[in-house]
Amino acid sequence: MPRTNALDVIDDTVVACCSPLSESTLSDAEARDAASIFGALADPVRLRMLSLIAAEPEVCSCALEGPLEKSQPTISHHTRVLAEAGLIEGEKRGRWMWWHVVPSQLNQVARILTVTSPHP
Amino acid sequence: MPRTNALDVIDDTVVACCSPLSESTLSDAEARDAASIFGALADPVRLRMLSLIAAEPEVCSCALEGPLEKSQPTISHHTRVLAEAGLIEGEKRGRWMWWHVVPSQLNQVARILTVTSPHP
DNA sequence: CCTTTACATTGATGGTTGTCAATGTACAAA
DNA sequence: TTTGTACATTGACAACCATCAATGTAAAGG
Repeated sequence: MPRTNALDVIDDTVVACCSPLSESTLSDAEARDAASIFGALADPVRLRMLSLIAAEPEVCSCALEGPLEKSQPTISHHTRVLAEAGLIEGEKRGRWMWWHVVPSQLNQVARILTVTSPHP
Repeated sequence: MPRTNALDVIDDTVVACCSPLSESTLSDAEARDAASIFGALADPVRLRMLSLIAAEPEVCSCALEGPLEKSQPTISHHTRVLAEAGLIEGEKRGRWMWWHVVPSQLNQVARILTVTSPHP
């Protein structure tokens, strides 16, 4: 049975899954996948966007332009990056796109940063 | 008494400190500081480097060039980025630079990703 | 002193990314 | 069908970043 480690790719979506940083050395592929998720988090506009979405059950794209003070194409770009990282999911209802966070993905990403055994 | 939120800057070092994403909307400054830390994590070489350092009590810079297959200036660049993000700390002893992870910082960064109340 | 070793810094280069104007698409109301 | 709205896509530009060769610095051994 193959070891599953740090990150898997399921259905074309990158999904963080397992081992903390210190548990075993990250492979090239694992590191690339994890880095792309952290890359999605490495932008102030996307962090505030994620914060806005996490504060409600669902948020419409149209409700993000105002607080974030960015153009509509820029908002669309950032929601796409967060969604491709598996951090949010969206559903189109009528003319509106409704976004919600994916808590399991956030928790799994957080888990990567866990340091199991503090060294003396 | 000033609210302390998500991130503080202490002694010229950015230090994540408090509130999870969904607790309150991130300010511009908080988002910028947090994004810079995630930026340090958004590189596969740095993630593998962090993983190597976290696996031991201390690791010499000279022990990183081999596994990471990068030039010495590149290794030096990446250790600097991780250190400026507060994720590792270094000490020079003799000719060698010894690095160790900062578990508290890793945990605080992980805490930012925490989603407190899962929405229905 | 001189040489060697471990690491930092500089400068240059190619690749990536955030931003927005312009345009395209899909849906709903009139 | 025509108009308006919400969002996606494209294309272009500027800013940023990873990488390494060359060079600098500092410490240890001779």
